[in-house]
Amino acid sequence: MSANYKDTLLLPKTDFPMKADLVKREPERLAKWEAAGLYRQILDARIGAPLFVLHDGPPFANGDVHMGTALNKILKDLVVKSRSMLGFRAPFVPGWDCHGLPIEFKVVKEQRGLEPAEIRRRAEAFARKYIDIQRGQFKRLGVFGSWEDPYLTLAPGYEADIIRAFGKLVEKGLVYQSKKPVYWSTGAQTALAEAEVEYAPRTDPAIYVKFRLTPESEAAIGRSGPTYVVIWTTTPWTLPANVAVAFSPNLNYLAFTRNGENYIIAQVPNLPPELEDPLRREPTTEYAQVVKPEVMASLRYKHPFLDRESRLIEASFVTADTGSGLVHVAPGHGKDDYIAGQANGLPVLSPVDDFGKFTEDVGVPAWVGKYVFDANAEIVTFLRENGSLLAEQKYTHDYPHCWRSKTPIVFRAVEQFFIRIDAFRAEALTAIDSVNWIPQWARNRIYGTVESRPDWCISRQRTWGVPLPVFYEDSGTLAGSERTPIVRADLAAKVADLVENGGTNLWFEKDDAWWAAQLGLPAGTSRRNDTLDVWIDSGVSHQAVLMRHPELKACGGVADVYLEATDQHRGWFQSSLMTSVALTGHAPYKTVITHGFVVDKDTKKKVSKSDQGTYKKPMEAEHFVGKFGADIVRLWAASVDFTNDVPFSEDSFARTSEAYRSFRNVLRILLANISDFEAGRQEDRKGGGHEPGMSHIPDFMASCLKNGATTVDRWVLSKLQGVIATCRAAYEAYDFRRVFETVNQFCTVELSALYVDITKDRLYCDAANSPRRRATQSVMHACFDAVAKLLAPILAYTADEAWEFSGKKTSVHIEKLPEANAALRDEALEAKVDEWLKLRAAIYQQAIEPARQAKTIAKSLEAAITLEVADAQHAALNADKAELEEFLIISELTLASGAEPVAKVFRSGQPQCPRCWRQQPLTAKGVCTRCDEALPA
RNA sequence: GGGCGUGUAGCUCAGUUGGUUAGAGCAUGCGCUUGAUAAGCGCAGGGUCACAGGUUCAAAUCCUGUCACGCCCA
Repeated sequence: MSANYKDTLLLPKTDFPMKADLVKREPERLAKWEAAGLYRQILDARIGAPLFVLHDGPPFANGDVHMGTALNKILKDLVVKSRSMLGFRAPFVPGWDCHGLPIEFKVVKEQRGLEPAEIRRRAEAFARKYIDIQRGQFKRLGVFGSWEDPYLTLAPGYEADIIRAFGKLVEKGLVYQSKKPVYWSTGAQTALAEAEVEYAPRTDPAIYVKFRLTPESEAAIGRSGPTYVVIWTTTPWTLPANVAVAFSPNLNYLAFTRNGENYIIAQVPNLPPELEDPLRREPTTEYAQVVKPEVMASLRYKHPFLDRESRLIEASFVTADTGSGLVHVAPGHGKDDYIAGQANGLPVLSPVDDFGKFTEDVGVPAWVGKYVFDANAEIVTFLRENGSLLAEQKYTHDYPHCWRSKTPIVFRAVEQFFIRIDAFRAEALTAIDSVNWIPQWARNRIYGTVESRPDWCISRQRTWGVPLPVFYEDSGTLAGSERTPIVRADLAAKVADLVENGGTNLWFEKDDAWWAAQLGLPAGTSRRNDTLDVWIDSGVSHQAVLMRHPELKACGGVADVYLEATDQHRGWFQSSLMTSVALTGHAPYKTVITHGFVVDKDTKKKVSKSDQGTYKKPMEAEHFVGKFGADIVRLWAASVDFTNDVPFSEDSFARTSEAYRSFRNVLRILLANISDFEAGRQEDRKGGGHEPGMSHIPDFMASCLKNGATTVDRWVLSKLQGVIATCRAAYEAYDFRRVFETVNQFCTVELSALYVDITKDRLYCDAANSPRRRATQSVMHACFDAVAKLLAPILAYTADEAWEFSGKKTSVHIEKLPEANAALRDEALEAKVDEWLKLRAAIYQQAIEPARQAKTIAKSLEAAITLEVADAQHAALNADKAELEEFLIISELTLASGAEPVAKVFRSGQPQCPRCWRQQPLTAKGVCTRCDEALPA
């Protein structure tokens, strides 16, 4: 019999599948979007709307998209999609950073001995290959943008703008030339990057050398006899370039006497026997005295074999681990030395040629032309003979070698070009404070780095990059590196115009004569193959993209948002800021959003590309998209606190899938419960006498609510307004996690556990057109509409799918987010329902659950409840008795007197209606009154 | 070593200006339902708020230090 009644019910009905099958369905939807040109449709729907530009920081075009890159791109997409749905015209022009060492290195490794032009051809092919791969993977993640027309830093137009930017910097007098040490391969006669250096064990002489103080300094120490500072070095060949001795502010320095000579040395472990004994004495004995830091800083000494006087400087890189605690400083031959030299105004000497041989500048004629590593032994002998050598040891250490020629590296100063930061540092700092930094501490971070950063070295001795548009005068026999550079803004502009059409390959394919002729320079003018630092490439995108791209240029070179990982404070955020301030005087962005790195959930260690060798777990976005679907990856990105490190594991996605399921099922049950709503609306219109124009939902909804809404309907509708308001504000604040939490809470608690559960009875059992059924459907319609739209930026595929199943012909992504309707908010009602929820909790805890456990009842609908509450509450509760029974999903509620709410189950005397299962008096048909009316006559 | 950060239940997160037994969703356990069913509902367990000091009548919340982790620099 009951089966017959089941056929009379209005059960939920929808074709929207419960099983998501994202891995299979998402690509189909993606294809559909592409065919329809959805990205273009969205922009077209916002013609005339205010522009919102999120400027894409270009990822490097090598390798697959890993989770860190995926997180970054998804966050950008969340911004773009939500701003679009907030009513902005939000184009997204993706870009790629194409030049640079990693690609060049890879190409050169594959085949050696290639000409620069060929290296560049292969590097471009390599970059383009990965652009295609990454483009496909980004699109698959559901990221919308002009994927068929991205910006590439290798595009001739972009390259031309890089050169133009350089020209403007020259024009403003910000570019200068100076020497700086680089890793230099004497085997390959070329500068190397850190990545091209391999470390291998090598044994060098480690020598202790005494440097005699000047008479004034000896007097300052005040001991009779000559006084020396004792340095330690493993590179004797750098001694000709010595211009200072560094001491540490954290070490204790002693002067002691031995064999009639005084030595200054730090109290350090591991001294050779020759120097050890005296230091074992107490510093207070007559043999030793402490030399205070301020005295140390005042000392001057004579170079051990050159006619030069230098001084002691304080430097934090000096340690006690090795040596004497006094470090010989040669700014032309070491990175630390160079930095210390810059800080102390020391000259940069580097008397070594391309082949690692001493030049005439070495100052000792016998050594000129000697390979420096061969000269080591000779220098040691020389020092021993002139009495400067105190001790000599063999020292085995990991020493950098050229990856290609396997020769030991030398640090060698070569001419480089720099941008003078001090000329606009103050302006840059001011610009920083004009920007909205999210999170706020990012402001301090970039401020600190800009405040203390040294001048920007913008030249590189590389091949895969944009050439430095500098020429050199014809100076007869002078070597290229010694010729006078011609650095002119007008020349850069002309080079840029040539590059605009021909690309920078021209620089590597045409010869000096061609270039001289093109630029009207004297014959004999030459070029070098220096390139610009790749941070200039991406750093001028505000000129090359924001000022030029037809979709973006209305922003005037100032993006609304830059959004990158935290490492970009010293990277793109800063390179963009510095170039923009130097060129235009202002920052290129209004808001900068930083996100953390993806870290392993279990170890909290970071998961990055460079760990690929040791990190065995999968981390390519493709792996997770292929296993869980893009919407799960997107939901994960939206559910974490991206301002911090983002925990990540295969496991996280399994959990995210659970949250996804609850969203999907809620959308599904809402759709299923309103499947006959449109039809009902038609009937209602006919019978209800609405104006013909009142066909849109809010009016219809209003009429339904007026006719049939119960407390719970108004309550959900009120709650929904709060959800909408919270989510809109959260999207505006880029707080996607709050959107996730808010909608999740609403779907699981308010909708699934309460509203949908409570209203099943009326939706399934009432007559199709009963006012309260229609009221509930109109509320569910509003909920579906809002939830689908609010989730659309996050669940790009699923929200669109649900939207389609609701009968819409266009994509949800063209829609605008719903707006909260203040008239539908009812705080008093929310407070009242909160009280009901407390009663509900008490009743379930005290009565229904124990009865279930005791098998007295099965489902709550079988329960009749006696509730003891204070007499004062009886009137109010009695007035709502029918609604409360429905709200509690029970058959009968009886009130009794009591101090605290106490609930008891009792057996109802009423029979169970076989149709709706409530315990109610039955009619002649054998069903309850309501079901009697709902059944067809 | 320096700068900027982070550290609340198994997981992801809330915790307003310091103030009642620290909350939610998911996961887990035990049940119910089989008219959302590769679904749904109920109840329950689970946290010395990284650690150690301090300020206060009162601290997850303020101060100091330690540890761990991240980014950048050295």
